[in-house]
Amino acid sequence: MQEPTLLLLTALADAPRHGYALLQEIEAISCGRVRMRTGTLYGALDRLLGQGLIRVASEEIVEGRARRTYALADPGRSALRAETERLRTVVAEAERRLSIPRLRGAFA
Amino acid sequence: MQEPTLLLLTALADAPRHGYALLQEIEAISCGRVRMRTGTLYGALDRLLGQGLIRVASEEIVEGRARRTYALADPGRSALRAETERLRTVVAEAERRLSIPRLRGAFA
DNA sequence: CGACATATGCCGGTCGACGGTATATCTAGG
DNA sequence: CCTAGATATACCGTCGACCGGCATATGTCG
Repeated sequence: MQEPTLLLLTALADAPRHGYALLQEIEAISCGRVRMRTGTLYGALDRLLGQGLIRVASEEIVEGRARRTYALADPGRSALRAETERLRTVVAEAERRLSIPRLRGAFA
Repeated sequence: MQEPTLLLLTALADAPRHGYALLQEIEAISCGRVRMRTGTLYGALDRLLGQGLIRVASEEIVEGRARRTYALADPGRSALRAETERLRTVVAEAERRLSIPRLRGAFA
């Protein structure tokens, strides 16, 4: 799973949201660092729907515009949980190694 | 940065290693879950060399075989530090949201 | 002698992300 | 009235990273 996907699932973890709201939510989660393009967003949304990780929560017409709201499906919730656990392990290991004074001399 | 790259930089964070040793180290870091293919490894190694994130620490002939040892370069160390920090933030946010009882009724 | 571990490296395919673009409505400003 | 900007959805071509498979070479163990 890549970061845009991780960010998307995270943005849906507490409440269902529609496309445009997801773009803003992701910008907030990443502290303004990630501005996802609509191409990335709707492509990922289609893919995640196909994989069953998310589902369409509602489709309404708001002020003449279609608004589709997406929600995290149970498999998506499990996938997000598994992914965060895996990442936490790797991140902890990386930080542990970064804090160790690296070997010198014979090698480097 | 994708996971194979993250794993590679992590595997080089405490000591320089050669290609085959990296495959084993990555398997260890991921608790046996990730068995990186040599195609992924050497492709990534070339790319990371080109990006200056790693460097060749030594090139020797060991028992008739060439053995190239790679080390984490300073930009790679910074990149790894930045990446782990970013990931830690996102993971924390994802876990926080996963622990919140999600909204129901009006939305879902 | 054959199988296996060690060890490096190339190549083609695939998949996800990216940037750009098109479309449509509502609101605010000039 | 017209334009600019925010809201909102969607397609498309490209590109880069990863993947599986393959080739190569040597030392060791049975």
